[in-house]
Amino acid sequence: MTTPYTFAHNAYAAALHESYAHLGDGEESGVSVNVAGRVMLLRSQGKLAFATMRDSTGEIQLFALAAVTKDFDEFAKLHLGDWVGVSGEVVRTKRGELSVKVASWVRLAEAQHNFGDKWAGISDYDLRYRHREADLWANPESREALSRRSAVLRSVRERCWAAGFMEVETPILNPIATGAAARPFSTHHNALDSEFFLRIAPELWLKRLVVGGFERVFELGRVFRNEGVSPRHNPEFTMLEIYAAYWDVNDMMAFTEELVAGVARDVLGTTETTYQGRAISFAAPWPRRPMAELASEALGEEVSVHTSRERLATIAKDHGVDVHETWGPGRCLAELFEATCEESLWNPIFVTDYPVEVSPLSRRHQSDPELTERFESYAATRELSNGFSELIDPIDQRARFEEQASLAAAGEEETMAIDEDYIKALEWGLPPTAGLGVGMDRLAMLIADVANIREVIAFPTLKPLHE
RNA sequence: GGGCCGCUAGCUCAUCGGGAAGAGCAGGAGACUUUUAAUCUCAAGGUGCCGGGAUCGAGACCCGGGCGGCCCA
Repeated sequence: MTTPYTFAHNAYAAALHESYAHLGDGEESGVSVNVAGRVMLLRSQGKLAFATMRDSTGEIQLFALAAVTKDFDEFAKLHLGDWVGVSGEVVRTKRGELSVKVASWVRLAEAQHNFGDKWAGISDYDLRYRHREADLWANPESREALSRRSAVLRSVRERCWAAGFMEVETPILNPIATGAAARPFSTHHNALDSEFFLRIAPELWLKRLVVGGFERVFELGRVFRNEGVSPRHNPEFTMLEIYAAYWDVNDMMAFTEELVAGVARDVLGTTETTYQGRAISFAAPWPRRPMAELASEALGEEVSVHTSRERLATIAKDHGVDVHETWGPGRCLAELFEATCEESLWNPIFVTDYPVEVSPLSRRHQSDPELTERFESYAATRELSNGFSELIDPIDQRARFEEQASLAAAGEEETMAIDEDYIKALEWGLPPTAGLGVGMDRLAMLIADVANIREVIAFPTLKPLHE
């Protein structure tokens, strides 16, 4: 069966409901429209047939009559899921349902598979994620989650642009994977006969652009980490990174809280919402608390990066942390913080003053060289963003990379690889700069109120099925 | 990677102390001039995820594998 190549579509469901709200029961508008969409429900009743059609904006009823509708018998035999284009008058039925009274219609595409149970939809996770196209038609919540993700990305872009940041793109294929401590994916370039790694972070490239004179840049793009899959981790995910010359960590915290609160306002219309049934407020300002202070409170014992490594390791072990030999006091403190505090961080908060040991790209704290001017923000018990005053000293940067290299040599799995080109870039001079990274999937989860990262990813990574 | 749970018709789910599987919806045929998950009648629909094993007999029990969910690392 041949189907049309185009359809002269001129009306949408949602707009019709709005424009014809005044139409009384049984009243006819005298206006003919062309609508198109998918048949979701069909109630055929002898010489009458009612279909519920859905387009990208909503649903509208199609009202067909044997006496009026061309090819009525065929219309009554449409399958659920078929795409149709319909011309007809806008009317409201006696029972009060706004409808398009079908004068003529065409089937634009046939659905050869069904879209799940018409009441229960599709609930099998495997089927939902492997055939998201069916899931999106069957389950309104799935559409809503992806729509909100899109709205979040739009809001973030607009807010970055409005603040004077330029959107840039940096390489995904890299000879070394650095800028974060994570295992990369590797691939091979045939013509260059070289191994490449998919980026784990765009960070170092972006700072090189600042060295090059672009004072405010951001990138919103995919990064790849070759790690486990969980309700909060997808191997590829979307990260916002932004860099601002002349800013420090405090400026960046102010920007971060306003960005996230602004996204909530743009997408939800409010900063006061709920996540998984519990109230959460994104309103700025967010509290700013040094990591050591939070850990001390949780422990009921004063700890800091200056507490002896032995003491910190002992307490960490008491809290179930698998302490490695290679860890110094900074790493022990950070792990201890995660083990004891994370779970209680519900409303957004900035955790500040991270140890140098766990922050190889951050500038040292002006009041304590063992700490850095770095923060991570937490919301709903999870890390949401990471930012700091950038380390601009090439000599210190080299020493930090070398520290990482020696950890790697000692068997530590997740360390940051040295990047000579980046050090050279710093030698050309990076002005005082602050940077920020925000996991967009995590932010989308909060805004869409979903518990699984896959709900905000159109096509999440799945294990291929083998025959 | 470890633990627990799930996998039965196209979809959503039942069934049982081991005795060769059942409903609703979808799909097929028919009835019906205002339906709203329309309703009614009829017929059809299954490698019970895959592979082994114990048993006279397994979708149910045991072992291995696959995919997924949740928790942990």
